Amino acid sequence: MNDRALPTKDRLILSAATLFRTRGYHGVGLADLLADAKAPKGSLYHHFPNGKSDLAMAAATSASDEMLRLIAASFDGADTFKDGATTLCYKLAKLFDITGWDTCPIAATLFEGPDNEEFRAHASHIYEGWIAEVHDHAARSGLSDEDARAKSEHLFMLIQGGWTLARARRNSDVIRQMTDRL
Amino acid sequence: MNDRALPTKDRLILSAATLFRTRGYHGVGLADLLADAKAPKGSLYHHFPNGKSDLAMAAATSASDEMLRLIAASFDGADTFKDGATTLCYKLAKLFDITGWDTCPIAATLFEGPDNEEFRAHASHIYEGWIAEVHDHAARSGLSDEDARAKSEHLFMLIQGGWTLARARRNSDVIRQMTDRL
Amino acid sequence: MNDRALPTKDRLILSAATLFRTRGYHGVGLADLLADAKAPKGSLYHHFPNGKSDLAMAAATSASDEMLRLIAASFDGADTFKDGATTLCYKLAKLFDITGWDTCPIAATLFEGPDNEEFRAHASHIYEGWIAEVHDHAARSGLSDEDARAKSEHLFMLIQGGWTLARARRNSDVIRQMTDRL
Amino acid sequence: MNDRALPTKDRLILSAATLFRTRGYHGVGLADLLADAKAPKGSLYHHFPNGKSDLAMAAATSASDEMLRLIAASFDGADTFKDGATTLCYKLAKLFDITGWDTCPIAATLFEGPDNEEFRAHASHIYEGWIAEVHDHAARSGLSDEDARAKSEHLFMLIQGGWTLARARRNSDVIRQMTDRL
DNA sequence: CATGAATGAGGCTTCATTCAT
DNA sequence: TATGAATGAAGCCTCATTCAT
Repeated sequence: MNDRALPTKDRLILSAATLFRTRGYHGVGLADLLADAKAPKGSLYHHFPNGKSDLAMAAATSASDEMLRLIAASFDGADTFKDGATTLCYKLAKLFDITGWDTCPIAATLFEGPDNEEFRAHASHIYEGWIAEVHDHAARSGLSDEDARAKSEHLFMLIQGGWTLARARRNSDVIRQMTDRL
Repeated sequence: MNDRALPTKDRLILSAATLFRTRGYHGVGLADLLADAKAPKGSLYHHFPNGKSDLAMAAATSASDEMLRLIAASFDGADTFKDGATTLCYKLAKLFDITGWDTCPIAATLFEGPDNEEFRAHASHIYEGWIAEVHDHAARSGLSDEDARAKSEHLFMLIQGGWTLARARRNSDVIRQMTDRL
Repeated sequence: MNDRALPTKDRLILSAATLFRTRGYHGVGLADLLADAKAPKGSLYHHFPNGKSDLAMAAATSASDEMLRLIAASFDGADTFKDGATTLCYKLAKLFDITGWDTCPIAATLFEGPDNEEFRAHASHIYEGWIAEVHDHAARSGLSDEDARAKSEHLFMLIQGGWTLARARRNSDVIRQMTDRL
Repeated sequence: MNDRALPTKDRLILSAATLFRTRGYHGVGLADLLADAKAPKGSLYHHFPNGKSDLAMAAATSASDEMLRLIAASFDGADTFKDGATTLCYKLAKLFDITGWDTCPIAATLFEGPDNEEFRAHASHIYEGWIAEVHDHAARSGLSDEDARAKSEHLFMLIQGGWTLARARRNSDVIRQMTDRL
């Protein structure tokens, strides 16, 4: 599934990001992971001493980076906050349709598994990073700090809810339409 | 954990609803479940022939019923849609604080496990039921059908996103504040 | 699968004879048995107080009766021992082809399961019954007692071996040809 | 039961060959198997990825090898086919008496369990191997190819039937006497 | 730096049986 | 006489991890 040209460690992270997003932390076994990454059996603990949980942390970071790039790409050329938000939602809907990115990859990866404070803190850090990124774009487009904060949180919640509803419906329309309500 | 006076089947459903919500479908083993429900080992497959998945379906229905009661109780005495929505969010936030109801119980129960079409369809049915219930209250309070539909979906998504963000933050404030943005 | 007109007890025996022959004593669960016999769940222990093993004994007896009828029908109109034996083998081969009667029903039913002396004794009793039946026909056709005894045992062993080889080959020819070697 | 000096994998195969022969595929649980082989719980699936069925295949092969050695040893020093066959039967009868080798190990191991085409094919391959081995010895002793084929199949069937009858009777005499009838 | 053999705890499910009615 | 709810032992298998190399 993964490009064999990438180093083993990167292949593992990529496979983990994909599989955890799709089936959840507990739904993915190390055997699946190693097979998908075409990684030798023993190499996981070489690159990730704490095993599955280390890999999940790295996969979440990787997925978050992709989301941050998506946010930046959406807002960079936008005139207004709403335009940027709309572009972002369209991009997310497209991902939903094409790759079956049908849940928040962070929630699927970190909000399962052992009731881990480390996981929760990492998820929190990532989510605040998304909100902050949107907030910055909102502020740059002229919104007051308070308004920017409210709007960025609002967008975050809509996206999370949109993912859930689109998944249940097997239909991404709700993601495209949701900025009407901003 | 459960009242031993209830019949075994109900104890199983109650325990399942609680545990699945907290740790996710795959995060809960049958041993945990049976111990929590104080149910004998062999009784699970007597009451739920298809085992864990049958129980998950029943637990999701049970959790949904509680949510529907919560919605009804919130909107019944409310003058406006916004009042009802605000009351609902306060009740949810309280649940979050008290019982650690830290995710959507439906998502935690049904959006894991084998990529089960039966699960997805049940989740969809339940979610549309919530939205329909809110929609009816909105319509009754005077909103146009179109407006009622938009607002009920909007509220649904905010609640889903609010649960996620509150969980990450270990703080339910965002749930209480989110009707400011309706 | 079974005629619902028969009494429950007979339906159970018939289903057991069929299923045990096909899949072996341990390969058949009581659930399969009750489903195939369309018998109510609790009725097995009513008719067979010792449960599965009682049923297996009855099923073996039933299968043996059918075999005895087959032997009688084959030898009754035969002029010589060899003619009778040949007819019997052709009948058995036909059963093999049609019903998939691919093993000795007695061995499949009684030579599995708990290392039960009662089972072994019943199997022995049944096998000696088959041999005695053939022996009587052989004696009636003029063979000396000693010769009749040798030939009937010989035929018994060939049939057992023929069943096994035919099953492995998925081909009943070896059963039809084996009286050439008597 | 097994020599602890052997590697784990070999101990598993040896235990499996013994237990399956005695109690049949379904009659042996993995717990029995692991205890008898003094093997750690997790090691079975390391050596036999498909679990019990892989182990059964290996055990059948191992049992077959022993049978082939027995055939070779019996016919190698024999002057005539009948002498070789008689020696083989005496050896088998002795095994029956000493080790309780009371059934065809191949049938007990492979003709149970899920109606597995892979099992049936392996059993067929093994049986044809036995017949071919006897056939070669028969041909070498001067028999025509056709006669050698008939006699080797005949011996195979007698042995199968002899095992069954000796088991029912708890007496191996019939195995010793059966070459009188070749 | 990298590997894959080895491990034992725990996974879900099916089993034959008992019991109250 | 006849039923089906209830049970706990045992079934096979997958798990994440450790270890020797």
